[in-house]
Amino acid sequence: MPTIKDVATKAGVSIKTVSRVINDEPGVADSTRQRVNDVIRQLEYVPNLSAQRLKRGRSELFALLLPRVESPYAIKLFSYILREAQKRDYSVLTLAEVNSTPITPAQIEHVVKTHRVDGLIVAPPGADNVVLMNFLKSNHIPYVTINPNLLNEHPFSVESTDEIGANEATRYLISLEHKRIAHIACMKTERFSHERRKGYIRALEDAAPAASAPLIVQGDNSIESGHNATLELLNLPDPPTAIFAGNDEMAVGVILAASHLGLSVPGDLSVIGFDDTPISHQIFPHLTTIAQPIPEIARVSVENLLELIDGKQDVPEFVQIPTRLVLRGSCGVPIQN
Amino acid sequence: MPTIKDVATKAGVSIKTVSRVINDEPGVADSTRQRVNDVIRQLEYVPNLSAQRLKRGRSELFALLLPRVESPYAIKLFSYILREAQKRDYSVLTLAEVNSTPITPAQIEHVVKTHRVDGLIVAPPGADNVVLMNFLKSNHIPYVTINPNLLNEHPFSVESTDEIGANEATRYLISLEHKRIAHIACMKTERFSHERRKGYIRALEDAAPAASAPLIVQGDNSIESGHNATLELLNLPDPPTAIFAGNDEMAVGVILAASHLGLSVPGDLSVIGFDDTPISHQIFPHLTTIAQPIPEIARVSVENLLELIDGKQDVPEFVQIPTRLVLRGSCGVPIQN
DNA sequence: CTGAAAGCGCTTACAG
DNA sequence: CTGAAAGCGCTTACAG
Repeated sequence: MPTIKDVATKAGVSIKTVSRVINDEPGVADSTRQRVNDVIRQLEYVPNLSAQRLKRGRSELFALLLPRVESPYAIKLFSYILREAQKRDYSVLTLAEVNSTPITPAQIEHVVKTHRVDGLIVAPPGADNVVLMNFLKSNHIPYVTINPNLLNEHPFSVESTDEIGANEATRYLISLEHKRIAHIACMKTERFSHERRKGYIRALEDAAPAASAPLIVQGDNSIESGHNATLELLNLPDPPTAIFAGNDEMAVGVILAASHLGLSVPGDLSVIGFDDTPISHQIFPHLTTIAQPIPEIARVSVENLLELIDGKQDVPEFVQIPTRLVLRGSCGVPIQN
Repeated sequence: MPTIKDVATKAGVSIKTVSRVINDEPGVADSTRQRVNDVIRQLEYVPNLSAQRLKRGRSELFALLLPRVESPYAIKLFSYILREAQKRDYSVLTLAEVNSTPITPAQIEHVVKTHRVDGLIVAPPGADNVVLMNFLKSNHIPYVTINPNLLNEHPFSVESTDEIGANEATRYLISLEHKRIAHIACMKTERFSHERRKGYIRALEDAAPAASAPLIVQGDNSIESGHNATLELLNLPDPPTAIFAGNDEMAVGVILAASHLGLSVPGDLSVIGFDDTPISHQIFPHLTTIAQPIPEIARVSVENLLELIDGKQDVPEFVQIPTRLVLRGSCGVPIQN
């Protein structure tokens, strides 16, 4: 493997000049820069990361705390964060729960110290762990949280627009001329549940009297709870013609319940989910849903963290990123109006 | 952050002695070793990885090539490999397809050179890419493959016992006194499909005449194909009372089809899957299935790769790791016998 | 615009 | 059993 010395010798310059070229520093004549770059290409020279890191006194490594990696949301977030980090020559140390063995703050503290991570990106449930957050704050370790449940607790966070997304989902059902639209709510422990519920209620209130009053059943995010909530809803004297499920799993439960009752989706019942997880295009009909802006969340989180690590002062404290309505096959015009 | 020098000074020894203690090298008096360890604990000293790597001329980094990270199999494999690597102070550079954008051999070549990975762990489809494999071989880069489709092409591979697992699944159905047992086969492009089919056929043949002849429908691994294959099977003049699906997704399709036909699982039809993916306990009834030994596959792959990197000569070339029958709620005694 | 020197924190031979 | 010296491949001040 060629080193910076080999490049310097062959280009007839000092290693410092090569270093300037590598790091895009100013103060190198264009002709010199070009010559050095040619040699770099010719020798297929790549700087030794370990040497750079040692000298810079930085690990160029950040930790990523994820919930159960089995969750599709976590996985997608993970892959995009990985990709964004790689673009910027950063490594990612992923700490994720496997088989619901939770990671303790003490473990994280140990990893942070051992690997000298420059910072952290923290997704729930880590972002809601007060002990952990206090450790990070008191040690002045830069970190960015993603969709935290605890608000105003974190200096820097990146969020998706759950309220607006839910509002858009509901307005879409209204635009199809559904009047009676139910909502199956996610677990109350998650802040996004409230946001989604609020967006749903706001849409109905704005559309009144074209849409009837809110009709909400509490779910627990699982397929089964979506299934049971649907049976309950469809047994009402005046059943809904459309259901906005708080997440895709419960929306799948809606489809399964409809199928058990001999109802067709979207013929007899329209369903819309939230999250755009893989299950949304594994089920039949494919699920119309609200997509989380995961690629953008990943990009902004990484960018902001690296700026914090660089000591920049103008890092935005609170970023909201818009969700997106994804039209598939689970919504239609109501049969009875 | 304390350095090796601080420890040496405080313990009254040379830095070389501290280095010996850190690396568990022989030739240090027990009393010295103890004293140094005490100081290490006291100062909370942790060796600087970048310095170690620079000096050792190793990145202590291996690359992991995964298929679509959206697949639950890939995710689980990923988390366990991560964990095993961490135990051994190795970092993992994960290269995974996102949204089915395939990784090209050229990209991998670039990453291998840029990051100077010490080796690779390659899961399909990378393991079946001849161009990539040739690049690794001709550059003498150590690598281990997991469940490759191409056999005898790889110096070192780790596999699960698909044939034996399928055989166990089928024998379990036979033990419940099912006579007519069908199989929905996975895509023919995957070698494991043939292994699972073989295991199924062997079980029926060994049990004859208690079990009838093989009855196989080709699927394509999707829920939908499992669904369609089931409709086909249950329309036969002498329909099966049990179905062994080649994977969990198709087994879910079996359950959905049964539900559409008004049949209960396992009352009217028993179903067994393969892989033990998350979907197997999201569906009702929960799926009896064959679990892939992912934790062990991860451990052995990492162990073998690190031994190859260390230049050890006795690394096993071909490791098979047993699958496990997981009993849940989708199998029962046949209603008509 | 360019470079010589020093040193980041370790480990690798080598000597005793 | 222990240590002094050299150096891995870079970057950080500093000088010109």
